[in-house]
Parts: sequence; structure tokens; C-alpha cells
Amino acid sequence: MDTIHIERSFILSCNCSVTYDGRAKSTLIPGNYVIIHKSDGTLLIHGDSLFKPLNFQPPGAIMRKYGNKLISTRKNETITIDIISISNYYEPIEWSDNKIKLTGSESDMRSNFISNILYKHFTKGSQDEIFIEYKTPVGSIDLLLVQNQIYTVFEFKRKKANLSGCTQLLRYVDYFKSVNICCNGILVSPSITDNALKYLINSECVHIVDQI
Amino acid sequence: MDTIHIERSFILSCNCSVTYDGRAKSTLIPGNYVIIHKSDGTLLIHGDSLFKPLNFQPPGAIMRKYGNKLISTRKNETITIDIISISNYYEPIEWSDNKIKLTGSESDMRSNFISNILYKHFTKGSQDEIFIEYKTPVGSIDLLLVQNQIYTVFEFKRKKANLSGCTQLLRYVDYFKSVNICCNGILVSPSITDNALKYLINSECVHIVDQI
DNA sequence: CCATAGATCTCGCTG
DNA sequence: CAGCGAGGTCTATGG
Repeated sequence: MDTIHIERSFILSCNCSVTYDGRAKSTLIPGNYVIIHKSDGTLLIHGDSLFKPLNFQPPGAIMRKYGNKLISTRKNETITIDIISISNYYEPIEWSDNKIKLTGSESDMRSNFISNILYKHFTKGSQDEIFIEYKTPVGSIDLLLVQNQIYTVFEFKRKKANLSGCTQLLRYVDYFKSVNICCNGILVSPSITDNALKYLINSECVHIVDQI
Repeated sequence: MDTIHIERSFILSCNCSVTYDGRAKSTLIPGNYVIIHKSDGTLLIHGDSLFKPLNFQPPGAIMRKYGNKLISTRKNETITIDIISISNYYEPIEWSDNKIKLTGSESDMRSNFISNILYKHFTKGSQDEIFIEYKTPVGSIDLLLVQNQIYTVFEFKRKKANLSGCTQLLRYVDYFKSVNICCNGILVSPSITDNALKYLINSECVHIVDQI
């Protein structure tokens, strides 16, 4: 059987079936799907609904053609596409590889909070120390304020905070308490779920309403 | 200006620029990109690398054409595509909307664990009670074993467990302890990070090696 | 509708 | 390379 290594980008509309074996295992029954292959090895197999592809390979995969089969491999993962018939094939010309410029992320929120709230309502004097992405054995803290041997941990969530965000905050606070440091925890978000707020209050932490 | 509501699926390779405004804000400089529109409103704008689209709309978005602009809206989110020139346009014929059949998920892991390990090494008698997805005010527990008023919480991770998985387990264990129930915590995963294991042991919980 | 947690998460960053 | 955490996360499920 002839084997062809495919490095070019292409978009293929075809009738096919797909199997995947690797971290998990899956099968896709025969049908008409859209197959996208990028020059970095990324493979996407899309059906006519949903954001996520039905099957995929992340960047770095190697695509080969064996007769009417397309096989994409990456580490111990394999996608096999059995092509029954082809409806359309296109190779994009000079497909760009730019990145988007994004604003309004969690770090933007933190910057605004520091300028507009922290300096006005929390800091007291030149002895205050501020740490961003402060590393601890239980993770890195968004914002840490140290005032006169009292620590305040700030955790930011850019949308409604849930239980997971609160446990993250608590983990940092409990770490400092475990090494005999007096520590407060403050969760900053535009809103918070009921369960999360109860859990927070029960843990003697505080919620501050803020948004980007 | 004429306005056309587009409901058909299509794949468009074109030179264009893109702006997004909604939960965040982004811009994409002019270039050659691949635009995919599905019949459920999903919009994907791909560059020639990476798994994720540069810009997108999830299902439910409405696509309209205003002259040489494509505008997709969903709630308070808008994608605007300024088309400079078109390289290729295709409408997939009878694009299928099937789902993959997947095995090897976390729930598969739990089923196997219950059959192969729990019943052989943990359960002691007919008094034992087993709960799956047991609901608590601090989240739902993967697997809960109740033996003679002693609770054991099992948390499953299908790959290497990290701090986040351990805090999740601890949150459940601490909840039961807070209502005066004697409770143990067991994390089940094929492996675990160093920090996570330290945190687990420090919290008097246990790690069991298992995989799907 | 909201809340919760998984995902073949992906992706970027830091050590 | 591992580890950690964000994401316009998305998606499924249950209340």
C-alpha cells in the first residue's frame, strides 16, 4: 500500500467514518463531515452543530494517507478516517497564522482593582508590600498584600464565582495559617453563587463586588 | 444597506479582519482565514495553527450579511467580519449531526473501580451503603461509601491528579467533619503531582493508584 | 434558568 | 519537560 505523508493544510468535505484511540476511545458512525487539517498537524473533524469538533488531534500530529484512509498520529493517539466519498476538497492559499489581541481578562481586572480600589481603600503606608502571582506550595496567589505582618490574599474571578474559586482562596489562606501567619482571604468578583458565598462566610473570608 | 439573514451552513476561505465585543474584546488583523458557519449558529474563525479558533460564536448565534460584512450576534456578544476578498466558498451537502460514542471517561473509571476494587477490598457487609454523585451543599461526590456510621469519600481523576482535585476532595471531607461525621478521603488516579500528594497526606487523606 | 464538574479539555507561563 | 491555572472556556447533567 502506498503511504503519503501530508503536511499541507486542507479542508475536506466527505462521507466517512472515524475512530479514535488514545487517552480514551471513540467511534463516529458514517456520515458527511468536514475535516480540517492545519500545517502544524492540528486535525479537526466537525459535524453540523456545536463549537467543539467531534474528533480532533492537537498540534504536532502527523497525517498520513493509506489508500482511502487518513491516519493522524500523535504520541500514543491515533485518529483513523475511512473515506467513502469526497464532496469537496480545498487547500487554503497562504492561510494566516496571526493571533488575536484580547482585552478584558482576569489580569486586566486585577490591574484595575489595584489602581482603583487597593491603593485607595487597603494600603496604609510605605511599609505595605504587594505581590502579584505570589508562589506558594499550594498554588500561586493572584494578589497578596502584606501589612505589618498581616497577610491578605485576593482571588479574582471575572464572572460569577463558584465553590471551586472559594476552595482555591481557602487553600491559600489555610496554607499561611498553617505556618502561623495571620491571614485574611478576599474573593473579588462581579457576583457569587449562594453555596459559594455560604462556604466563604463559613470560612471567615470576605466577598468584594467588582468587575473589569 | 441590504440585510440578509444566513441560516445555511458554509465554509468560507477569505481575506478579512475580525472584531469581537462581549464578555471580552478582541481584534484580529487582516489576513487569510477560514470561516465555518453551522446550521445551529455556531461560528468558527480559524488560522493555520492551533486547536482553538481565533474567534467564535457558540450555538444559538444569528448570522447576518450587510454588504461585505458578516455580523454574528448572540445575547450581548458580536463578531464582525470585514471581508476584503473571497478565495473559496462551499456549502456542505447534508452535513451530518451525529455524536461520537466515547469510552474511557471518569464515570467508566468509577464503574470499573466499584466492580474490581470497592467490592473486593472495601465493602464489609450488607449494612454498607454506596452512593454515586451524592449531593452535598459543597458539591456532588463521585462515590460515597457509608460503613457503620463511618463515611469514605472517593474522588476520581482519570489522569494525573493535581492540587485542584485534592482541594475538591478535601472540601467534601471537611463538610462531613463539620457536621460531626467521621469521614475519610480517598483520591483515586493513575498518578499525582508532588505538591498534590503532600497536600493530600497533610490533610490525612489517601491516594490509591488506579486507572480506567 | 442556575449550579456544578468533566474534558482525548487547550493554551500559556514559569521552574 | 512538569506543574499550575485561566478560558469569551464549552458541554452535559441535574435541580
